[in-house]
Amino acid sequence: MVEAHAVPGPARDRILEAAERVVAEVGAARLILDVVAQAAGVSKGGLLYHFPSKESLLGALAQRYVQNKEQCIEAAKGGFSEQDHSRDLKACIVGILGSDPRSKAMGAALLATAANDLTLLEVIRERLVANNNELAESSADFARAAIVTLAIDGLMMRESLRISPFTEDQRAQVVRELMKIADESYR
Amino acid sequence: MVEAHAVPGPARDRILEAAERVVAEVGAARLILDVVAQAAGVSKGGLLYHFPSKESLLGALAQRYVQNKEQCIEAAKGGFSEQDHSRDLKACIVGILGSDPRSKAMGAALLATAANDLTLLEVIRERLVANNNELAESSADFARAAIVTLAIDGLMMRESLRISPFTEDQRAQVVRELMKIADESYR
DNA sequence: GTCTATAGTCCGATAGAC
DNA sequence: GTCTATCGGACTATAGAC
Repeated sequence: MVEAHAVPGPARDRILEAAERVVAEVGAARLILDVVAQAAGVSKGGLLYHFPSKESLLGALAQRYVQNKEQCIEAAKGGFSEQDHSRDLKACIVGILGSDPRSKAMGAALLATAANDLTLLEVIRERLVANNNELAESSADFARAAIVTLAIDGLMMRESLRISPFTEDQRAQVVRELMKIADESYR
Repeated sequence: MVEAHAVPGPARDRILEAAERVVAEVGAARLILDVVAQAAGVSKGGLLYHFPSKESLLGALAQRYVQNKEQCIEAAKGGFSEQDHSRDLKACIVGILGSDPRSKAMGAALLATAANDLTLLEVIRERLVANNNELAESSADFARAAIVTLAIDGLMMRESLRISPFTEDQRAQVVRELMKIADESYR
């Protein structure tokens, strides 16, 4: 069970944090507002003051997840030379595929949420379009670069859903090969 | 609105068909049993005789979708020579990425369903493992072949969710390049 | 502005008649 | 195998305390 934590801090953050714990435990479909409120140490009404509906709470969680991923990508850029033309693409590989298990558990829940939330999808779509435009003008071989991003998405999805068939060794091979294709697409 | 259709046939099939229409219209999250029952021309109780819970109804829809996809892949094999070592991989590209818009609308709903249904995920996982074993022993370059399957998944997901950033032309480039990588991985 | 308590409403699920 | 009636849980709304 998810226990109430007498943590301090703004109620909004406590609620978000509690919701994350609940979602990680039972999934987005079985998330119950009463449970979240209790875990966050607020009343249900208090929760609904900050998030006027269940959907808006899940939406906020999803936003948080996306922001976190973007930070991971930014951080990963530091690992590559500024001269490396395929640096951004490689940072995506490392940043997205290197995330912790906790984050992946959340991924499944948010996939389920996103699939029914047009607003959220639009945010993600805009991000993808921007990313794609960059690729289209910077890469020498657009199609290869695009395939790298698609494969990243595919692998992330499989791992979020825990249906990836790869052995540890196979996964390492795949990541190595992705790096290679990333390089190929910039010369 | 989804209208009641006085179609004949077993109630179970009528319900499934009605549920598909409803899901295509409002999404899995907003599917209401009463609405499905009315559209299928049965009472809610009648519906719940065939599918004892909402989850089981959505699960049945998902199964149907997966079977349909497998048939598409089988059918696509006919388009390639039996001598072509990468025939199966290419059939996946054509079979999965060539599906009609109706089927894609369903994809989003079922992604949302699958993310919360461990039983269903297990079925899909077994399928992926079998597929992966085939790839591992047949392909000359396992990693490349795996990346093709990952990219297919990634593109299918994006298109199901309607967040794909590609222009028509870019998409065609990507598919062509996938075919090329499929060939590369078998020599 | 932030939160509690309570009341309202919707909808999935069950029980039992036919 | 299907229907009607009803229950009960969970989301939402509102009035008002601090």
